[in-house]
Amino acid sequence: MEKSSLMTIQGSSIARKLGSFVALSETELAVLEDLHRRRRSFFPGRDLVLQGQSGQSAYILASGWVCSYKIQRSGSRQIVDFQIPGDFLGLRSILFRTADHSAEPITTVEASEIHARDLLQAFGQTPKLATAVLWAASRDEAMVVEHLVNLGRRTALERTAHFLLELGSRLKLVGLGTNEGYDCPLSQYLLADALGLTAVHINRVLRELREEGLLTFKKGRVTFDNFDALVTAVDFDTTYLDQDRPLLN
Amino acid sequence: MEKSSLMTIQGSSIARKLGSFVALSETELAVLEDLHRRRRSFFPGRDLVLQGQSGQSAYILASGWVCSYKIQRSGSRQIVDFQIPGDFLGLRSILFRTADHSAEPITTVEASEIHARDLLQAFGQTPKLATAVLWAASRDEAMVVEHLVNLGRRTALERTAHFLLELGSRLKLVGLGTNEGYDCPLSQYLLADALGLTAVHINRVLRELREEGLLTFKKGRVTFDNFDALVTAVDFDTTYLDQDRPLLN
DNA sequence: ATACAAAACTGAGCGAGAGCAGCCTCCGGT
DNA sequence: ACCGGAGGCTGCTCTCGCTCAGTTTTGTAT
Repeated sequence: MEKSSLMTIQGSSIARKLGSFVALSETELAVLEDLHRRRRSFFPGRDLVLQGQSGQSAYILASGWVCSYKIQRSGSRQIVDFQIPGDFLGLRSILFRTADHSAEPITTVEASEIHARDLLQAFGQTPKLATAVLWAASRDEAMVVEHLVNLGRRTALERTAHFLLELGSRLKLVGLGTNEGYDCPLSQYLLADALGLTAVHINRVLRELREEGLLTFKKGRVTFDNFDALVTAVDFDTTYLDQDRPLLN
Repeated sequence: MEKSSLMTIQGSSIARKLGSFVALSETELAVLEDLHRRRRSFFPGRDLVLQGQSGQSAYILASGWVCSYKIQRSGSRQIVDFQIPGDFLGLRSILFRTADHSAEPITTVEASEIHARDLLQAFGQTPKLATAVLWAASRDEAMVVEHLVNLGRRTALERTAHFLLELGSRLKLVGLGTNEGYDCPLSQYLLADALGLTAVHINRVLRELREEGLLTFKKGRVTFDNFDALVTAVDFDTTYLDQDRPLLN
């Protein structure tokens, strides 16, 4: 029963997310709800989406964490983003013939599987939904862009702090975090692959952040020791996340 | 007359681009054509889109080059992408309340201005167009993702070569380049801001690429001296660009 | 021809982060 | 109670790319 209530909360979470941009009618909500038909569970080690494969599905995450990454022939890996409950995942892999990235569960994951056919048909029925999904995709792109700035123009310390702040903001939106901190199942290896650093160096950076009294990452929990100082220290600007006022009715 | 024929070519270039994913009917093409009403010229130094401003327009580029960038409070700048003829530009700035990035012309630019209202209305008329634009946005995101991998997991040399190869592929698609090379109006400073390096270091990297007999970038022209060696040297994979087979009719 | 600015290029020194090698700690399985 | 493995942590060395401080070249206006 705890699980089913969670599922309801998350089911509405995606609707709330999309609805915050485009006011959705009952018909559209029903279409959206219908997409949630195929609920599935996934476990760490078995990828949800596989780079280079075709005929992949997309998912809407109900619970758990997923990471999307690209792997190179050399073996090195770049994590593009982590998906948290309420997030879309693998949208590009159904629009494109071949998936250009992989996605793997970090924790146990509950997600609704979405087939390309269903989604594209839904767009035909309610164009507003298409606009809403376009908006959601743009928001994702905005996050990738910020991640890009992170890698291109910030030091390891700023980069790490900025990233953990962003995760905090996103988790707050779905009720999984506060300005105090949040539960975070990421290992230092995962963090390293996301931030373009080595795990060894992430470790030192985390130590420094702790010693500076800015934030503590220990035992699966991120604690903001001085939120305001952190925000100014790394020039954190949430504009790209706060795009939540309906534009269109 | 040379100019008007160019405009026709480019006007159809966006239609071809979108049509390659979703087969567009005459009605849809007409709606798309109608978006091209407001043709405008822009010149270097005056931004097309300004970070932090609201009520911005989007554009479809007919000729010239534009760069999209984010600037930080510290003054350092990260170029997210260059737009070339046929590209969309500033889509996020009309979907979001506030533009999260800036865009400035690198050369003289011809572009069609697109208002949020018109685009969203067009979606209502022809949902297929919405799907096509979603696809185009996803392709853009795929490029940003590849750029992210570039910054996170490649050396300065690989990064530079990969980036110039990607530009080449994109220009080839709109008939502005071949596997021999292409005209490229970018300064070493712009390249540096795109690749998260300093102009000084870009200079050394270009010299090395030249000395290795891989590529030459001189006087506004990129020449691939050994295309195949280059492609294998930097593990260049065009999957994320070659998504051009219609999925939906 | 001359003047000037922007872009291209070079050299010397330095530092952030990588690479390597190894130890510690926690936790689940038998 | 013991074992094994994954994740966390540390020290040392080295290198890639930055910084600073120039000079040279190219293009444009006079």
